[in-house]
Amino acid sequence: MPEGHTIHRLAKDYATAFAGRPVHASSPQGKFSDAAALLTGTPLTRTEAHGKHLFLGFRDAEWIHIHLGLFGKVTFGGTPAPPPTDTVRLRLAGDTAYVDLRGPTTCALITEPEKQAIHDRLGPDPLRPDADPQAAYRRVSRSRTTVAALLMDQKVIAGVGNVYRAEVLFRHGIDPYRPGRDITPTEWDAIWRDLTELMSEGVRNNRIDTVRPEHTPEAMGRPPRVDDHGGEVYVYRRADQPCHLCGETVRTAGLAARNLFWCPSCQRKQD
DNA sequence: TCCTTATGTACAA
DNA sequence: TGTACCTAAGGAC
Repeated sequence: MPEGHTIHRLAKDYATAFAGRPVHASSPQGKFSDAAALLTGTPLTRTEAHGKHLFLGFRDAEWIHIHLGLFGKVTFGGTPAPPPTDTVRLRLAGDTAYVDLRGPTTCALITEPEKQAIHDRLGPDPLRPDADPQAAYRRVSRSRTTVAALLMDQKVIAGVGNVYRAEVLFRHGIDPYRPGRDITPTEWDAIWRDLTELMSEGVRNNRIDTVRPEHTPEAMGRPPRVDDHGGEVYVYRRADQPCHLCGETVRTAGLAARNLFWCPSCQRKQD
């Protein structure tokens, strides 16, 4: 399940499994059959991620554009590949590996200009070396919108999802309802650097861990614990449970159709 | 077996 | 703001 770290990891994994070698492409589910037929037998030449968008490059200027949405899943396996289930939107198969894509919001063949248009409407991605954090701050610092909503706005910053949003605000003690224009340059620098580090670790481990070493259950003398989404976190999906640091009850509320989580004691109005 | 939920986004009203 | 879309897992019956 996908925030930006998942997509960057997938870009690497697709490249490792297939890059430079011809692939067999198919769409058992049917919606990508025409494009799959067009690509079969051509090599995957490169892969790229920007925020939650994945691009698989074929030939000179053709790309498969994938967006997993909320439900999309990718599974890799070795050969021989088992028969695909009928929900597989796209299977790529090579000499040594196959990969199945299910449930994406987007899986489409696009041109280089179409790909560029997607980059153009996305904000900077903390996982991309070309990212400019100040471009994001210019939008944040001019906005009356809450910082929690801004962090989820892909035009402002690309790749942050509901988990990193909740966790990075907790780690910096920032009230999620503070308006963007109240976030100081210093705070934004710290948030950006932290996201870069957390998400890079997310790419390496293929999961989201945000708890600092000194706050792990082991360090705090508590029983070991992994949250049910697969990583260790402070507040995400911990509504009505005690804050790991102060014991206050973690709160939840709807914000822009998503669930927000925060500790009202650790995350105060200012600073 | 049904219902809810989920790390997302786009579009209509 | 609400709704539609894509899938699968877990819990309530």
